[in-house]
Amino acid sequence: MEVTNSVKAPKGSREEIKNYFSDNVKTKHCPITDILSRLSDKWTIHTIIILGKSENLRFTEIKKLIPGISQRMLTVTLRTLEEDGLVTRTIYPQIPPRVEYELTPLGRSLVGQLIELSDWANENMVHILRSREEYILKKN
Amino acid sequence: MEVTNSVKAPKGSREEIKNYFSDNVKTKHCPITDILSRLSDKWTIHTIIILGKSENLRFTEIKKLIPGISQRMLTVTLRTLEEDGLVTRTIYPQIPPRVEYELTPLGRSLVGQLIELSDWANENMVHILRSREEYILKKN
DNA sequence: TATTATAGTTACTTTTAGTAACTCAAAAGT
DNA sequence: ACTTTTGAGTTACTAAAAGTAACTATAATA
Repeated sequence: MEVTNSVKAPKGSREEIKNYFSDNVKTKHCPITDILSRLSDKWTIHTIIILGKSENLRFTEIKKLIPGISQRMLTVTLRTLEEDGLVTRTIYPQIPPRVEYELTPLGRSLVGQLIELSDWANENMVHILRSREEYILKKN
Repeated sequence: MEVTNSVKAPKGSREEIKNYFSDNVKTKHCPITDILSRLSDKWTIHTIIILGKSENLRFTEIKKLIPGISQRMLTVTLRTLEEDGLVTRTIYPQIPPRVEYELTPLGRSLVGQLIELSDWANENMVHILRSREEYILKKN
């Protein structure tokens, strides 16, 4: 069995770049792509952040806090978060039903990352928006 | 003109959460959602990271370094990055054409964030994958 | 008996991502 | 002279994902 990946290669070398891709793309399990793709829809990050600001919230409370989200989209979002172990879902068997959502420790550890990225996004959004405008002008 | 957003509210209070959403969701310009949605397709992050590892690269060099990417997808990815001001595109008017891509300072400042998030993703992927398996079992 | 509340589903439409095959213009091979 | 190669794309299409609107269940309440 030949080991070719993750071998130390000179920094910035073509070999080092190739190793990155052997490790990430070719093995077909690139965690960052996987995770970012889960975070980057229209509602997931908002949901994590509001859950991060509270201990626990009920379905309808969350829904009221996210203007514009539909019931289906909130369900889908929360289920995906639960599936990934970022959120717990606790059902109290009452009628009308009562379901509480809460971030897991794993979920809470991600909130920090999201806030950092959020800061970067907020700081640089102006440049990005200006860049997009210039790009449109350049095309015409 | 009434100012209701970004006013200091007690930490963890419902009011604080509402402010977050007034500022981000309702104003219809949430930078983090915007930016993450640009990053989270199948190729963008990889492209940024390999550009981060080099000074500059030609179209075909990048293509060779990302196994499986099609020409169209690489074009789309690079154009979006250019549009957002994360990458510069320099055309040398020759035949056959020669086009070089390079991260801008803005792009380079993002690479750091991506590596941090990448670390988090790598560290926690195991838990997430296990969680997904458990979730499937729970459903059956 | 009709209405409200909570937490969803189901069936559908729109949008986005991705693929495969084609283009252009010059240079080099045969 | 004609065919092939090269680099950097387009075009036209298909598959997949995201999102919407309308419906459901069950008990309590008016």
